[in-house]
Amino acid sequence: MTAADRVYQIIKTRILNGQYPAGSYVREATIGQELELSRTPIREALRRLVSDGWVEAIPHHGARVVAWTQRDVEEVFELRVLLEPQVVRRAAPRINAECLTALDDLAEQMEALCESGDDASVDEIAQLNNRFHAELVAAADSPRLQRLLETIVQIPVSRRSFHRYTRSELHCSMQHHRELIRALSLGDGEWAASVMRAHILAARAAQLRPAAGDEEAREPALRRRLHRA
Amino acid sequence: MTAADRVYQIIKTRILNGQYPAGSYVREATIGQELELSRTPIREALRRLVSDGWVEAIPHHGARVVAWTQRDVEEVFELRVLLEPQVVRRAAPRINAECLTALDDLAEQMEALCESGDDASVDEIAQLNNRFHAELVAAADSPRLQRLLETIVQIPVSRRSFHRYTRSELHCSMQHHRELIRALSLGDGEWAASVMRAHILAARAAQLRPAAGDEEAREPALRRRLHRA
DNA sequence: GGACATAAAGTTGTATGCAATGCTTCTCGA
DNA sequence: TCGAGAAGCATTGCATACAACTTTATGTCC
Repeated sequence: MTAADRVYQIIKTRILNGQYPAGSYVREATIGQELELSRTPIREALRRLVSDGWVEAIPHHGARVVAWTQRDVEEVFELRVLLEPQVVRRAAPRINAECLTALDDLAEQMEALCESGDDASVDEIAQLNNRFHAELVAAADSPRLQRLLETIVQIPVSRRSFHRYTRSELHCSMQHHRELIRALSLGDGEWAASVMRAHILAARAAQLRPAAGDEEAREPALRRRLHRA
Repeated sequence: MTAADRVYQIIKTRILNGQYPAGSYVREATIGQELELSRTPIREALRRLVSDGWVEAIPHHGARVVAWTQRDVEEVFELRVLLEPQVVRRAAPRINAECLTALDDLAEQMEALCESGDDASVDEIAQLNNRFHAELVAAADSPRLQRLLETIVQIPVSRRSFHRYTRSELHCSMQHHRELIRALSLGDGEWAASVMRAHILAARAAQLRPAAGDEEAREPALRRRLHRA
């Protein structure tokens, strides 16, 4: 792993943490001396982040962390509604027993955490959910589809999404997982695709709904970022 | 425009021309001394080409021009069948008269060239067709959708595709354009999306069809696979 | 007081040199 | 003759220095 790779990861993490807030500039020299590296690997990392859509390059002015608008979020969901069902449509005839078992395990763990319902569990559920989707993408066996999804499903959106679910919505989401597994185990791609479509549209509804008041207190910056239009 | 931008364009063009054949290595130093530039801007251009999927980076071995397999082509069409209809679905309620006029002009020019039917015309039709699709993408007004399509619809595939059309298929394609314009002018997104889906599937069929009969001798197994669907 | 011009500072863009890494080839030994 | 190891070579990875460009601030002139 090269230095540029590490820098790429570090900057990405910092953007997610809010350490580099949306709209702020990421200076090559600043990070360079902080990480004790020259500007060269930082430049390369920033270029990758630009092409991945995390920051935007302003000519002769630096790399600015992109600010997500409501419209951006809607755009992403519009594309996910198309692409994620395609993932399971492809996965259905290709998936093997081993993968199905893994999905089953993940679903079970998520359901268990869903019962407790505290805030730490929600974060853990989000992680497991990411692994669930990653398993599906792997089963779809389409490098381009995988790359497209990685490009658009940026974690700033999906990460906090579970916190916006009501209890019943969370339950519904768990049901989707189970139904997906059933459809996939029967090799029924269209069934699976329909469930996935509902799954994404449910996430979209929760995401686009105005947040509860506590969200504002807990993470005002993020909320503003998401709601700015 | 920076030197790196120019190098990016130059290399891309050369890949399209076949000047850099698939599987060959693009050396930083070689291009550098040829264009009388240092390796730095060439490096940057190559990185962008890697992230755009034109070349692949082999660690410590250089940048290799990607070789397209039949499977890659199928993957791309599978995604285009999803994304391109979405373009016109979005465009339908957003398109304005000016854009419709432009589309009409393009369609007319293509039809005129279609009549002559010689080989030079086919190239010209391909160019006009690209502009036609570009107009639609612009009307869709979705930067992410645009970027996704630019990423996957790489010219190596779409460029020669018209040469594979029979005369009647070419005529069919022109009909699609007209029908698209009608649907869009009425604001009927689903109609437009259906036409576009047929348009892409027709292109796919022509593309995946064995070229001139030599394909059969060369790779009979492949042909069977292609005709199964 | 305002506007324009000039200069200075800060940032990215490029060149060059050196270090590190992986592969190939040649040689030596069994 | 075959295999293993070491050396050399080619290439990328990184650091540093310099150039070009843009913005901003300040001073002067109207």
